[in-house]
Amino acid sequence: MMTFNLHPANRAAKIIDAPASRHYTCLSLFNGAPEISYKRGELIFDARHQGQYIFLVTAGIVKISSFYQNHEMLHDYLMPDEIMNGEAVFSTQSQELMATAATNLTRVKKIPISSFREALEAKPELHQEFISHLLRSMNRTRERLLRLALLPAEQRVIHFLITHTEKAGRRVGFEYVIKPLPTHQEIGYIAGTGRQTVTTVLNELRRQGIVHFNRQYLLVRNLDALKAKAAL
DNA sequence: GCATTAACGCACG
DNA sequence: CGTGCGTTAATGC
Repeated sequence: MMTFNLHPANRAAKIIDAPASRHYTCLSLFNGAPEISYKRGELIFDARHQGQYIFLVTAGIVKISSFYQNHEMLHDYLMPDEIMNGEAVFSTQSQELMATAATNLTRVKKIPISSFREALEAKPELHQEFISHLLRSMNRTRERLLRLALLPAEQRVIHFLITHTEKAGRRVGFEYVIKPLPTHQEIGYIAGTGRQTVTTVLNELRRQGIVHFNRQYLLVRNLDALKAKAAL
């Protein structure tokens, strides 16, 4: 069943303001929406709360997970410029998925799914771009599962670092700043390992001069060296 | 070996 | 003073 009702509190989110140029993109649909900030661990949506929205991540990291026999299971994690809850455009069944902030200073924008659908119907050229967003999300999950099956824990941590640096690292000279930084606990959760392993791997990379970090941020000093250590 | 868990001390915010 | 980090020891595959 599809629901198109607009939430009264979010009538202001009747967004879809025409961009200056004639060129629409899926991301530009979020232009008029305010940013909402979350602290680590805070719930962004679940099946019964806020599920009627589609989100754009603008800062930090969001993890999509569900509970299976009281075990929290990671489905996907999202970084800036990625669309969240996109599947809900086609089905209202979000099958008990929930989204929580994995870092402090995580920020998202949201628009009602009904508005997003209307925009897709009004501008068919958006379809292709939207589908490519969904496919990228699928590929991320597929590759993460592949690494989980094939690579040792240290490699998975390194892969997380590379992916996150390229997606959300702020370039400073030849180095990259990652901020906000997930806790070792969260990195372990994403990479499928324990926090002690993450700590050990990061300290070893620091000893080699490839990264530098404290509790606020992480600096990738030598991305090429980091990539050279990655097996896949 | 490789990795996970428990446990404890420590240090930031 | 709680939460997260660094380390080590014990255990399993």
